[in-house]
Amino acid sequence: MKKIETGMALRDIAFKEIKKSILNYELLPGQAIYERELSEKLGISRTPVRESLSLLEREKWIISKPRVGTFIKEITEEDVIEVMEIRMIFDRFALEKICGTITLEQINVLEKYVKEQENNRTDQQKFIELDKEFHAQIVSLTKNEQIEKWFEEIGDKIRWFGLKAITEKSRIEETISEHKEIIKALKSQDINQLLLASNSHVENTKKEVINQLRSNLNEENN
Amino acid sequence: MKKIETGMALRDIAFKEIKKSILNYELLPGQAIYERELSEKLGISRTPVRESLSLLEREKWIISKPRVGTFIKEITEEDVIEVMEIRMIFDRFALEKICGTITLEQINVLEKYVKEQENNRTDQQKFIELDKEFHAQIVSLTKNEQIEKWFEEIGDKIRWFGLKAITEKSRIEETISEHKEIIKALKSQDINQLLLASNSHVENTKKEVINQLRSNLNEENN
DNA sequence: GTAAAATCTCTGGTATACCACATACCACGG
DNA sequence: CCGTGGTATGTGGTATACCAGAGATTTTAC
Repeated sequence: MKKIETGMALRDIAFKEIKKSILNYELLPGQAIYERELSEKLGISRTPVRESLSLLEREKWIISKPRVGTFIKEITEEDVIEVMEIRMIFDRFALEKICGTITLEQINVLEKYVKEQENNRTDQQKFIELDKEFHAQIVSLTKNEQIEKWFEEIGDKIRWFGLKAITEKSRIEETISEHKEIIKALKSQDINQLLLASNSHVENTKKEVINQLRSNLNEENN
Repeated sequence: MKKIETGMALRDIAFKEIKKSILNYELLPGQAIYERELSEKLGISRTPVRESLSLLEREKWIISKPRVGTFIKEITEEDVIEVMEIRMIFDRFALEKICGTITLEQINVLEKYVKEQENNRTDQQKFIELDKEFHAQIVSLTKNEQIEKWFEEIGDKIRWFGLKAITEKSRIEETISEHKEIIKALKSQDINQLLLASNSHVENTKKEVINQLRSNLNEENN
């Protein structure tokens, strides 16, 4: 039995739940989902479920084929490249914007995230969550709500793409040290070093996710 | 009587129509809109209309207050600044990405847009449309569909914000010459000049829109 | 006369019944 | 045996009836 969040529209509950299922790979890429089934499972009628599906389709988590079915989006290499490109743009924008103005207090917050990551080297789920928050924190300093919102969308996508990519020991240590590089550059307000650090961080993540994606595809074909 | 586009879901028709009404200022910022009224006016039942409203709310064209009403979003200076900031990011990204690789043929397409603008100095609506397409064309060359999509969203917002800002003769001539600057820099593949041209173009547009917004606000208060 | 309380009316929120079409299957004819 | 067309079934698409809460209005108690 689940506590129903009061005051929250059923549409938004459905949205959250379905998205969570996708992120957790309870609903698998390519799988068909059916409105009636979802309604029943969630205990919500089709109307709000449909509304949530409209939104999920807009964010490209699912694809609807009229009168055939709705399908969880498949992850393609092109998607990963697109998303990583966007992430790089937003990261870079944020870092450039805050480089000269970030306060020590704000840097401390970032350091706290990295420390937490160091304490959660083995908890993959938690580690990725912290990674997302680290970058979200940086973006939030830009005070651009629209970008913050889009960045969160992107962040969830990356989490989705890369859930299994980060398991490898090496990538965990790399992530930590790359985050430290970014913090270091922020402290010294060295914009060039900052952009370099950010670039290689995203570039490395991208490579790892794509590698993971490819090996998954190979497994499927065997 | 209006021709119904066959094969298009009513949800999407409603979305398009309502958005158009907002963009045309048939529905005014701050105004309340009611689902039943919209349904009746569009000849569509509430269900697909509601679905379209979900999407419009996500794109921040409207704001829904549960059990009170739905309202056309008011335009604030913060919104304009945010949107212009995003536009600058995307523009810059696109120009950097294509600067070295753009073909003469692609540049010709851009020049065609500018020529058309010169021929439509007096048709404000058309002029703005061409402006949007000019920039959309540049962004489309990046082959990043997500950014293309978001850029279109942003483009509509700018059109909405600035519909009246561009009427002034000076801004029309400036826009044309700024576009020519961008083309010139693209031709010589001079990235620095390109970014300068892009920056000042967006910066100038922003100033004009904000000025217009302020004078509108003043009018309302009188 | 005033303030509090009941109610009335409008809204968006939700559930449900029905519709049109895409698809798969099966019967029938060649 | 194969192909073709009808038909059954299940999907998303749509319309509609009902619900609950917010806010204005009226009533009522003092």
